[in-house]
Amino acid sequence: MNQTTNNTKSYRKTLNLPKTSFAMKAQLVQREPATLKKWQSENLYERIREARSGSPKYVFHDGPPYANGKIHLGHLLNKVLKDLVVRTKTMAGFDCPYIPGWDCHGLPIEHKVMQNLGDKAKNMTPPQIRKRCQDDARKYVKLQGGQMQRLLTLADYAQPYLTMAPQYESAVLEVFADLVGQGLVYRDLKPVHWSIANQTALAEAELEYEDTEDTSVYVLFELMDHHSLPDALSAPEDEPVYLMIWTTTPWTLPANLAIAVHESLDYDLYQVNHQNRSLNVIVASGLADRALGSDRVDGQPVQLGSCKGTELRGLAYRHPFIDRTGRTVLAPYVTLEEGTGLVHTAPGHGLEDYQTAIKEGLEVYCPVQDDGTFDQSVPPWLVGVDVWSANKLVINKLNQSGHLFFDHPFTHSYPHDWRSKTPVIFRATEQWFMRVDTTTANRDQSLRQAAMNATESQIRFIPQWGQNRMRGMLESRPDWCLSRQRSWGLPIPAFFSVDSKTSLLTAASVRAVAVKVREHGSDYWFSATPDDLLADYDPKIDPDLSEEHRAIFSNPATELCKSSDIFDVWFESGSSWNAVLRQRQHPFPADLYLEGSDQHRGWFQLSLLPALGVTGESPFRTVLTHGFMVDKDSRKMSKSLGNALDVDELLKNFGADVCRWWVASINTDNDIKVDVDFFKVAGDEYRKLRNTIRFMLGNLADYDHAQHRHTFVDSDATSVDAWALGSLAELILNVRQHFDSLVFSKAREAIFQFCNETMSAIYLMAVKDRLYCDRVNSNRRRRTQTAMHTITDALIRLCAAIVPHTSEEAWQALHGTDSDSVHLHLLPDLPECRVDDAWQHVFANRDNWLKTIEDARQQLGIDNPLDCALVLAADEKLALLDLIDLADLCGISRVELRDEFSQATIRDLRPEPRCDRSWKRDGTVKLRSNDSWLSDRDAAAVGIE
RNA sequence: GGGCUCGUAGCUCAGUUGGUCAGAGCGCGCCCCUGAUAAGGGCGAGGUCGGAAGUUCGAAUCUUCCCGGGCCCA
Repeated sequence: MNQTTNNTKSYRKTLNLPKTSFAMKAQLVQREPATLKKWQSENLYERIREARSGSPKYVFHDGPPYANGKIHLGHLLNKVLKDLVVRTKTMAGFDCPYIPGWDCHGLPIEHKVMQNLGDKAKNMTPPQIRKRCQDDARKYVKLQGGQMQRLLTLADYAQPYLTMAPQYESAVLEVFADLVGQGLVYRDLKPVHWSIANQTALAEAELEYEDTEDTSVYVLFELMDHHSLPDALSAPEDEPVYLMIWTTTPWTLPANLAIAVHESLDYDLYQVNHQNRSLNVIVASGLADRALGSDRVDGQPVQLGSCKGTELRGLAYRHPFIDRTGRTVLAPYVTLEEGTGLVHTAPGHGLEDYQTAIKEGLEVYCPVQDDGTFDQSVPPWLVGVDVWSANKLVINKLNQSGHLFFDHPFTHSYPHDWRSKTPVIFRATEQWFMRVDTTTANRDQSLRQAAMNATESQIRFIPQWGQNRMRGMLESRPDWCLSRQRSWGLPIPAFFSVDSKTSLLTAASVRAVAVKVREHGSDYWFSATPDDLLADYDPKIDPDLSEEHRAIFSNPATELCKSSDIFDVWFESGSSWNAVLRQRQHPFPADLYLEGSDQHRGWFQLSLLPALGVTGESPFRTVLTHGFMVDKDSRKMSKSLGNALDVDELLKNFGADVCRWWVASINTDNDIKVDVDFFKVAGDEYRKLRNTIRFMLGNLADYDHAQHRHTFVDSDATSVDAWALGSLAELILNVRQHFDSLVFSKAREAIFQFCNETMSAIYLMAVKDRLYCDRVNSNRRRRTQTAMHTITDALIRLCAAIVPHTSEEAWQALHGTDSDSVHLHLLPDLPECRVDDAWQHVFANRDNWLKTIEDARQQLGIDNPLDCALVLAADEKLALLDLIDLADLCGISRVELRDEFSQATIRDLRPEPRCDRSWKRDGTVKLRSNDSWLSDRDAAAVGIE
C-alpha cells in the first residue's frame, strides 16, 4: 500500500487560499497622490476637527520654516515628526490642530530679490522692493506647502500662518508694545555684528563661521611716563618702555582706546634685542616664552622685573599712529591662552571691549561707517579706506614707525554673513535692544532669571540634555539686538524728532501703530505719514512719556520722522505664540514645540524671552529637539560637499510612506545618519509590514465579522488564537506608551517586531494550515479569522500615523468602505481575551524545539519539516493545549507527549503516508474512495469518505 | 578655544542605579518551502563595546586625557 505520486491529484482548488485586492506591490509613487487628493476633496482635516471637537486639546505649535527654496531633508524629518505627533495625539483622542507657518520676512529673500533686480533696485522705493519680496515669499510658501503635503502631513494648509500677514504683524507689535511698556526696550550705541555687504546688523543666527587666514600682529604701545610704573619692574631710566598687545584685526587699531590686563596675572618687564635695537617690553609672564620667542628676538630676553596686573592699572600710553593717549584698564576676560596677556581694547569693535568701556567710562568710539570705510576722524591716510584694505596700511605704518614687533599669518574661524558669505565686522551702531538683565516694576526678576527658572523647573526637555544646553545659552546671551537696517520686514514703529535727538516709542504709541498695521499691513508704514500712523495716539494722555517728551510730542510744531529700521525676523517668529496661539483662541501655553537642536538658541529661546516678558509664562511646556542630518560617514550634509539627498528624488524612488517609515525608525536625539541605502532598508521593512497585512486581508476574504465572529470564552484561553490576541494586547500597550512619550522609533520597532516575528514567523505560519484546509465554516477556522480580524484592524490603526496612505488603503480593504477613513478613528482598544499561562511555557521552549528539528533534519536527511514528529516529555502545562496547535507552531506534522521521554526528540514520519491535500502526516491519512490519500480532517473538508 | 552632545557586530541601534550586558533587527552565509511566491520559514557566522590610563574584587557602564564627528557660540 505504497503512496505513489501518480495518483496524487491536485487539491489546490479545494483549498481556501488567500484572496485580496490589497496588492503586493504598493506603487506608492503613483497611488499616494490619489489618496492625497481624496483626503483633500473630502476635507479630511476639517472632518477630524469636527470628530474631535470637544475633546481635550493637545496644543502643538509649528515653528515656521523660512519661505525660501524647496524643502530639504531636514524639513522632511522635521515635518514628518511633527505629523507623527499630531496624528498619534489625534488618534489618542485629543483635539490636536496643526497650523503650519512660514517665516516670510528677512534678509535671505531680500538679498535674492535685490540680486535679481541688479541695478534696477537703485531706482525703486522700499514698498516696490517689498512687493517683490512678498511675491517671492508667497511663491515658496506655495511650493513648500505642496511638498509638505506630498509627505502626507495633515495640517491646515488652507489657513497657514504667515509672518508677513497683517494680523500676524499686528500681533508682533502688540508683544513689542508690552515689552516697551515694561521698559525692556532701549536704544544704544553698541557693537554688533555688521554685514558690510548688506549694510545691516546681523543676529547670531545669521552668522556662519568659516576658517579665515588673517595677519595677526604684535604691536608696541609706548608708555608716557616711567615714574608711574611699579618699582618692582625695575624699568631703566631714560629708555622707552612698551606694552605689547596682540590682535588679529589690525584695522581696529585706529579705534584703540585702552589696553586691558588681568588683575591677578603676573607681568614681567623684559629687555630684548629686536631688529638691532634694544627694547623694554611688558608682557604676561606666562606668555613671555611664546611672545618673545627665538623667531622674534635675538638672544635671550632679560627679565628686569615683575609685578601683578593690578599694579599696571591706569598707565597712560601713546597711540602708535594717532595723536591720542590711551590707558591701561583691568578686565576679567584676559587670559594666557593667546597673545601677550595685554589686550587691545577698541570699545566700538568688540562686545567685551564695549563692556570694559562702559565700566571705565571710555567713549564707544567707532570710526568705521556703514559701508565699512573709515570716517574723517582717522588720519588722512586711512580716511575712506575700507577695513580690509586698512589691515595692510596699518601694518605698514606700524612697521615703518617701529611699533610692529612681529606679524604672522593666523588661521581662525571667523563669522561670515550667511547670505553674502562675506566676513562681518564688529561695529558700534545705534540699535534697539531688549534688556535681559533688568528687573522691571511688574516683575521681581530679570528676563534672564525668569528664563533660567522656567528652564529649570517648568519646561520638559526631550532629550533631557536640552535643559543643560538651554541653560548654558541663556547664561551667556547678551541683550537682544532687535533692529535691522533693511526693507523686507516689520518696521520698528519708532519716531524721531527731526533733529533725531528725541525718540518716541511707548506702549501706547506702538499699539496705535499696531491697529493701523492690522488694518493695512506693514506696507502702510512706508506710505503713511507719521500723523496717519499715530492717528489713534495722544501724547497728552500717554503715562509713559516724561514731562519733557510730552511737551515735545504734544507740540503741533514738532515734526516727526519715521524710523527706517525693521525687526530682527527672530522677534517676529518669537512672537508666534501670540500671533498664532492666542490670536486664534488656542490654549496658551502650547504643550509642545518641536524643532532641530539649533533652535535652543533660536526659536525656543527667542520665543521664551518675549513670552515671559509679556505673560510671565513659558510659551511651551515641552521642548522636543531632533538632531541634524549627517551622511553615512558622520559628515554634515551640504550641497557643497555633494552628499545631500534630494527630497523630490527620494519621494520619487521610495514614496512618502517609506520615507515616513524611515523617519519613524530613527533615533532623533542626536545626529541622524542618512544614506540612500537606509531608505532601501525602510522599504524592505515597509514591505514586510505590507505583506503581513496583505496575508491577513487575504485570509479574511470569506469572513464577515458581523456574521462569522467567534466570541472568545474562557475555554478559548488555551487556543493559539488567544495567545495571538494576548500578544496584540502587549503590542497595543507598548505602542501607546511610546506614542505617549513621543518615542516613535520604539513604537515602530514594536510594530515591526510584531509583524515580522509574532505574526509572520509564528502565528500566521501556524494557522496557515487550518485557514487553507479546514472546512470553510469550521469553528476552529472562524475563531482564527476572528482573531486575525481584530489583529488586522488594530495593526492598521497602530501604523496609521506612520504610513497614512498604506493604512488607509488597508482600512478600506478590511472594512470595505470608501467614505470612512482610518484617520478619523482612535487607537485600538485592548482585546478582551484570557490567555492561558501554558503559552509562556511553550514560547520559552519553542526555540529549542526548532533547533532540535533543524539538527534532526541535518542528521536524518529530512528536507521537509512536515516529515517530522516532535516527541516531547509529558508535561502538565503542555497537556492543556491542543497538540495540533503545537505542531503547527513548529511547522511539523505532529507533536507527541510521552512519559518516558525527558527531552525533545524527532521521529521520522516518512514511512507514514502523506495527505495529498494538506501534505501533513498526521497519522490519520488513508487511501480514500476517490483513490487519493487524505487525512480525516481533509477528507471531511472535501466531503470524501 | 568654550558649552551641549555622540562614537557598541558590515549597517541601524538596545544596553536601567558598574557584577550572565556583550544583545536585537537588517544585511550576509547555508538550508527548507513552492498553496503569502519579485513572497514565506529555519539555522548560522560576525564585536578585545573609538583609543589610553585610572578608580574598583569587578566597567561598554564611573574619572581623566587623547582621537574622530555634530549643533551652538567665541
